[in-house]
Amino acid sequence: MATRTRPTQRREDALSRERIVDAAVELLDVTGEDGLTFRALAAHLKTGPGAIYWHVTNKSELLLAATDAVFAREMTADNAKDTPEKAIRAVALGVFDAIDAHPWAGTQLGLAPAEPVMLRIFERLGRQVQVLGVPAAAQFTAASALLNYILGVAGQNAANARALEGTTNRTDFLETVSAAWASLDPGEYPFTRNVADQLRDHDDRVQFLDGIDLILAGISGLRRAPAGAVPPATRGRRPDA
Amino acid sequence: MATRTRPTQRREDALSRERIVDAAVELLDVTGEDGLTFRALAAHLKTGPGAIYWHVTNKSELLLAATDAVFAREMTADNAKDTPEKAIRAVALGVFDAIDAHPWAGTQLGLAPAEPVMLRIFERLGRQVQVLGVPAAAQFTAASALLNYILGVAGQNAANARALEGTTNRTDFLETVSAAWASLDPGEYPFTRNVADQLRDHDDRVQFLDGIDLILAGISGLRRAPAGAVPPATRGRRPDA
DNA sequence: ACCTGAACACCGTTCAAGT
DNA sequence: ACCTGAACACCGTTCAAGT
Repeated sequence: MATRTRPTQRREDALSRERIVDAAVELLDVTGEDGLTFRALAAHLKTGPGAIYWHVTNKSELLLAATDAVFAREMTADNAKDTPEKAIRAVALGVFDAIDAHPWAGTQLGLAPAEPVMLRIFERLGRQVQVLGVPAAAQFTAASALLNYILGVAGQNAANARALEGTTNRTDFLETVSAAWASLDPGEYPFTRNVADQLRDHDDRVQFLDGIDLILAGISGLRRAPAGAVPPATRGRRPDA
Repeated sequence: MATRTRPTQRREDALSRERIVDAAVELLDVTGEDGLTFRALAAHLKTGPGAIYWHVTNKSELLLAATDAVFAREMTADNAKDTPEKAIRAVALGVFDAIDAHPWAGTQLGLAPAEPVMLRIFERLGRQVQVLGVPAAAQFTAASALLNYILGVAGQNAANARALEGTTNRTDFLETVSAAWASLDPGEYPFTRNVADQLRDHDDRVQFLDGIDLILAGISGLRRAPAGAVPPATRGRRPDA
């Protein structure tokens, strides 16, 4: 990785990929996705826009690097000692909280193809799926299901955060949506109308974890029995000899 | 909705919101997300860019309308006669196929907050969840889990489609990613390395449905027994009197 | 090797002016 | 009421010129 000793003398204000990415994260956090501009970033770093291009290929690479930085920073929990279920919940919550703190990163995560960030999440999930005793052929499916669910929530939370953005507070927002749902056409939206009032005292984080648990319950159905145990299909069947 | 009789004489080339949205969908399909430009759209419609603003508020509204149009068109299946599981799979596949045909719509779907398109999908899923016998308090969670999973896959597929975009064909693409995964650091990515070769002959559509089934399996654990049936916990237990 | 900042080729959006 | 298209205020990106 990066060397620890830096032989060159570094002026404090010297540009570097690292400083650029850090400044980009800051700008994104403060001003939102539209606030990241090469001009604004250059001003922040006290240079011209062209200088940034020496260290970074283009804007989408910069966005990817910023997303990477945020998740690397936020997801350092070591859960080697947890049960696999707990570890999976911890990984999921790590992603959830990172997006809560940096909504723009949620948008990016949902859009990027198999980039390093996502691969890291996939790996952590997959390892625990393996520990859970899911047979090899089904591990990919199980890990993907968890990842895709997490990515879906990520995008949704990012979108909601953008919809909120300074205008109203969370409670008022939920209240508004709940009221809107309650006044939908009963013929076309019976179900949504029905659950409208559940929206009012609704905790995103709890609901997110409930979804994870639902998928975990499904995954446990794939589980092969630990060595020596009686497989469920033969349990209770009478031997006929 | 729209009236069928139009008293005003309509010249064939007259502008209208409908024609604009249709042209936008066409442009998006052909040139991708970056291809939708007010200038290009205006040229396509043989007007100036300003004319479009008379019928449409701004670009994001136009994108939303285009997304709406695509999903409304693609998701008209009536599955009232199916089992709830089948109906849920049909809804999910409808979304999947719509995104396959219009990747840009997948990106939009993942980003938009609770807009009409998503609400329609949520409603369809929720109604079937209800039929499945999930208790009222858990219906929201179950429907949300399904929706978020679908949205996650939507975003991912859209991202992949964008990554492909003309360059290579699907098989080569999967081959490349598979090779990349296989050469990852075994210390850091043991799981991902392990499943690398499963990627080679991997069917997105099948995997998508497998994920749906996984969540459905989890949901069936929430199910309250239909009236009159023996609850699973007591089945096979011997009465002790 | 690294930085500067003017310049290029675009955008979305507005608006006076037309019909 | 609807359309036109020039003009405004931005973008990302490039590149000759500097150190």
